[in-house]
Amino acid sequence: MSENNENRDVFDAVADPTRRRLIRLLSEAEELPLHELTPHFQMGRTAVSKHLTILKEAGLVIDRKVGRETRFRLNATPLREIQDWVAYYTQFWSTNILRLKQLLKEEED
Amino acid sequence: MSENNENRDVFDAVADPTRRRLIRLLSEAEELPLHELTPHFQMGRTAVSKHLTILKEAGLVIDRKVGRETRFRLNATPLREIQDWVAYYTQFWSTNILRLKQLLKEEED
DNA sequence: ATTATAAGACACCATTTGGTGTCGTGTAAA
DNA sequence: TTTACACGACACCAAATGGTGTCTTATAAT
Repeated sequence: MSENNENRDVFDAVADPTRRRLIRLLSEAEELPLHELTPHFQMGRTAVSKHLTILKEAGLVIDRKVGRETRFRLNATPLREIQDWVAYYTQFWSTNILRLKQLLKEEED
Repeated sequence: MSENNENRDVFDAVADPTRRRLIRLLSEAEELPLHELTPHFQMGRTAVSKHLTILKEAGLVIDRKVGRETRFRLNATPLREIQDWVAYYTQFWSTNILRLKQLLKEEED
């Protein structure tokens, strides 16, 4: 028991704008407790907590208990999967095609 | 009327694994009609069509009618938003921190 | 002219999602 | 030692999601 449900898809975790804002907030501070994150949003504490749980399941957030509060910290490394994924498609961007055309042109000279 | 619903969040469009597979398939071919995409999946034609509609709403796919078939083509440019977003967080990756430490060490010498 | 194919448009359904409120418990403060 | 706070754990709910099947129309093939 006491297993971490780390089976959440990173793409899925990041799809929600609230969760992206949470990631941003956590990137700007070392560590933040739930009650300091909550007032940044219009929703209640429970909802924010749920979003943090999803981020935890994706490995994007680590939490530790300090006294009566739970402090959350960003772990950005799983985002590498997204970067790797998107990197493949940069070859299909028009700007890159333009850059490629330039390279080919330079090669002609 | 006849407006394109291009108001779909790219992160949301890309969150679904089926849609990511569609993007991949379309990246490997110039242009594909629905009935050639469908057999790659276990679901029915209607479901695949719906996923393509969502990709269209996100601007990731362009379709044109040729005879009785609708051919789909990838437009990767909206993925730039994702790359820009993820690029910001690369600074928080441990590997990058290691690289930074190396740079600082080199500066000491 | 008839038949088969491609796909849009619906109606429909189960499950997931994203929010709410409340209760109970551990910890800190008065 | 009493009171206030932080938060997890539920139970609950409306709306969105991801699939299905059927009907219709336009086009292609026989």
